[in-house]
Amino acid sequence: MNDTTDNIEPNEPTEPSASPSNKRKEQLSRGERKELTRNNLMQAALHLMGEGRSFTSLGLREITREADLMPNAFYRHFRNTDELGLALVDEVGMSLRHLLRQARQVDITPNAMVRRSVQVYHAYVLENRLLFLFISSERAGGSRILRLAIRNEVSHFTHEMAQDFRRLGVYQDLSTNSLHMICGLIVTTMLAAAPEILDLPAGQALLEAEMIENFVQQLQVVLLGAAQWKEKP
Amino acid sequence: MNDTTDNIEPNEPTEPSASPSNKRKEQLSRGERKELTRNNLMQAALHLMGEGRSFTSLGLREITREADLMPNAFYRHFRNTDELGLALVDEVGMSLRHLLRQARQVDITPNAMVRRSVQVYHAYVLENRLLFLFISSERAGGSRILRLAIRNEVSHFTHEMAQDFRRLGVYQDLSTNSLHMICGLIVTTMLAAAPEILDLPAGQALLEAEMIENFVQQLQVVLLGAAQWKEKP
DNA sequence: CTGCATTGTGTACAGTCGTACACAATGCGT
DNA sequence: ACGCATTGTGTACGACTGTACACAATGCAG
Repeated sequence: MNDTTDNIEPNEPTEPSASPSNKRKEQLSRGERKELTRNNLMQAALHLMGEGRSFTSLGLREITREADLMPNAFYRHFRNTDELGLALVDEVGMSLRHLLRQARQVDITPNAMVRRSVQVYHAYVLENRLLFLFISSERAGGSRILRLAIRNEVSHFTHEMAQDFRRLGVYQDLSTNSLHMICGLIVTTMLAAAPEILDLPAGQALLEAEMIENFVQQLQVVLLGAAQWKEKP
Repeated sequence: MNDTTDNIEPNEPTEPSASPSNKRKEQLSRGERKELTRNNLMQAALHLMGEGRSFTSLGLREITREADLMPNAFYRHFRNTDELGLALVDEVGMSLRHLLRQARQVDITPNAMVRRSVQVYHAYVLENRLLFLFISSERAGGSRILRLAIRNEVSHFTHEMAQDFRRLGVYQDLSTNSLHMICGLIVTTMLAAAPEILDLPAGQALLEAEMIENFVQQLQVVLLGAAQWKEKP
């Protein structure tokens, strides 16, 4: 009902990208958009895992549907679903490093430290629920390539933890090998706890407290053993 | 070309089931035959896992094909693939109990016992490769029902191990709770070792020895810690 | 011995899967 | 400013999936 047929959009700003909440597809460089949908695919896969599906059993179509893309678009970012898995493993790596950095800055009272670290870890697992779901289930199952990649990432993690122990000056009289062995034990215990944390129905405060207490005690036993550990001559 | 058209089979035994290596479909009762093909289905699933497939991703058709049956026959034995999984979990339970019985009769020299037990365990995992492949991968991944069933079986296992420790008189001054907590730690460590054992390419004697040595040391650390463990008042 | 329930076959169907090819839109280097 | 490489769409195909129904063989109970 306008008097002029031209200029259909009267509110068009004179300067492009002037409005901050711009509806114009949020002005992004090509590479940025690509990285974005690539991330969408990864998040879609994670989200599907959150609904009980296991990554290995996810289909290419299922993932693209969740990410609101046509199936073909998948190939613009990954060759396989396995390759998408590897990208997720990278994200896991970042996440684990972040966790370590977060746990590092913790007061050093050998006994209370464990309790505190467990709390940090527990919160962290719940925060990054989907990623830990992914590691836990694919660390032992599914495709061999993914399994090895994850195990590699976990190995990095133990290594860094050992370095941190060295830096903090705890267990100074342990050989590097022994320290690494012990960190491996700790990491194993941590990772084994993750699925139990994730499977616990939220709101079961009592069961949760029990589980955490058990977890704390197990780590304390390990540290106790580590303190007593003697290198074989 | 025979002179008599009757009695085509001249070697037919006068007594039925007289020949031990009888070709007559090995004379079996109905129930026995059913149990047999049911087992065939389970073994088929395990065998497919041996070729790198994960149980969760196995299809009903795939399994029946491997077991040399028509797809429909599956339903005569299981409602789902999940139900077949649960049957496998039962087998896992039997297997774990067997392992415990096998490890139980072991000379009690606290330190050498660990080494011996690890050898027994290592051999046992390799012997029952497919079952441990199954537990390892489904313990954290796949369907929730399977996961919980396996965790339940593992819990039984820990419990029995704790009872054995009590019976053997080791760690007498630990409370039942603490003993259970420590057995949980041991079992966690054992199960975490299984995938690494299974993924190691056969014939890598050196790597294998390293891995086992690491495994032994980890258990020794745990036992050392357990010996030092004090109940909280 | 007869008849029925059990066990497995054969065939069929709708749905999903991975992938291929042709094509539209478009940011970006030249 | 043009043209090309990139990113995503639309459609299609053959293979595979889980499940349904009708039917054959047969051990076993009455």
